[in-house]
Amino acid sequence: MTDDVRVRYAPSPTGYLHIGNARTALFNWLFARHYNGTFIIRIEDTDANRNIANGEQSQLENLAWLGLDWDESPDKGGEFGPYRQSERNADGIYQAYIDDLLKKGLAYKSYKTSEELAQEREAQQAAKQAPHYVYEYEGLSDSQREAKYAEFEAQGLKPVVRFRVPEDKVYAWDDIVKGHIEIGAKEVGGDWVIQKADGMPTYNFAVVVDDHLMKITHVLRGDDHVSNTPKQMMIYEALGWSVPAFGHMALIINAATGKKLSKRDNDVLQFVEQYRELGYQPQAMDNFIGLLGWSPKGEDEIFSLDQFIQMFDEKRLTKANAKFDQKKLEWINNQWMRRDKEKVMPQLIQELVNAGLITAEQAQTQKDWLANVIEVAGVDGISYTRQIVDLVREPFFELGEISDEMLSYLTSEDGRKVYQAWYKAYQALPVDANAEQYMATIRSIQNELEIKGRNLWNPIRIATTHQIQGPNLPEMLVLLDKNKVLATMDAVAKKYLS
RNA sequence: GGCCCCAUGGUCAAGUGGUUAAGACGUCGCGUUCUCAGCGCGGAAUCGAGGGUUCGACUCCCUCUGGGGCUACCA
Repeated sequence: MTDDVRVRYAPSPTGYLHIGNARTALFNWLFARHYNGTFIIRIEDTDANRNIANGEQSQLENLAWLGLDWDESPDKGGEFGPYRQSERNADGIYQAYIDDLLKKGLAYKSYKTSEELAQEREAQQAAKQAPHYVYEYEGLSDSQREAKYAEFEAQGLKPVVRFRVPEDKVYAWDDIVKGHIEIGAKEVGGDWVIQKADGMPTYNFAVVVDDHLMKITHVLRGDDHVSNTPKQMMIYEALGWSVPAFGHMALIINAATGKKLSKRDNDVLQFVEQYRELGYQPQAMDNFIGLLGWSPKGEDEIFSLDQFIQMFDEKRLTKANAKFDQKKLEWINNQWMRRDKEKVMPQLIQELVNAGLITAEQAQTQKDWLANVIEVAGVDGISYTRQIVDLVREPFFELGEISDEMLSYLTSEDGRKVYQAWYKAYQALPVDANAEQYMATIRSIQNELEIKGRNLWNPIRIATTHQIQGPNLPEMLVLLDKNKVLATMDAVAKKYLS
């Protein structure tokens, strides 16, 4: 496995980068990088109806965001291009092989309409048979079949090309993750379409032609492709090509439904882009995804891409499906944000701009103060950057309402005494007092009035911040503007204590 | 229905015949503390079930059960 490893990630641009696809991409990339191989991106856009406008660009962009790079692709080119199947089709690449199969009698043109096919299928189901394509030229000679073609063409029918499945064969391979698998040819459901009526090759055909032409050595893909493998092996065989190694990775499961994570599941955020917008770090996404269906040797959980490359071992891929655990992702992201705090701080500040708490200019001029606010507000407890907004909003940018519960602390006998003492002491403190000084002041009030605990702290906390709970009060006081705090306290007194 | 795959705590999982069955997330409890966050400590699984094989099975075999995938002129 040391020389000339060539693997590919082959998305179809029918949507944005999905977690499941990202994982396929990541593992292929790790495989390539670990073995000093080549990582190729090929766009499988043979279904014109399903392609979306900037699907391809978005996929590549998000892949790059995740820190993956590639050696051959539509945008970078390469020795085996083009790397878009639509272009390869336009170049006649698939047609040549289809003609070859047609000529050898290994494939044939079929003119059945979708109505006929549906009827066929229904009848089989009614008879409790497995849906199975019925070959329509049974017993006919080549020339008789050609005559039929002409007849259908005259009716204006468009053919598809079907591969003549050798039903007596059994296809077997040693799967990189699952071990030995064999599937009988008769299980694929009969002769299947390799070229659609619009002239495009189907996935199972194009993939073989491209993987062969691009000299792909290892195909790592989702479990959902297991049943495609015999179809593809038939094509390799018919064309006289050798088969690459296959590895079918377990699927990522939606924890709520228990089913394969699908683009249509709206209860889970599952596009890389969505996490990116919330402020998840790419390293965290890689870290989390890299641990879904794969495990390292030791006990650590936090890894960089470089470490993953180093440790990668395809033998440690899990066979069982894995549920998508959002909580763990959040924890991993928290770990990465704390680890890369310097790098994340600008993103955190930007969140405040986006939320309208500060202007872009303030983000620059008050950078240091903002960093302190973010730190004191408890950035170490958040899961993604967007969450910082609600943490800092009060009391640093807005003041909340004073609830009845708060009021009871404030207006109690002790509360009033504490307020008086605190107000006086606070006023006397220097503008640039530090946290220790605030702490010492509060302690001395405690000694003086013999009031402690919540009855001591809550009146002060509430009068200065309108909050009953929050970060360490002395540290907050350091960051709050003294005049504003005095004004806040005055207003509180006027409204509730007079 | 058919074919294929899978099965260790709520979740991710280590473990490849003899282990006190790792670790992490989450959760619960305790501590630190005015509170929140953080941090520290601690609790909770006998390995889906039943049969074998073996001196001995979570580890091997069989059956069952459960879960998943596929079954398109989608990829």
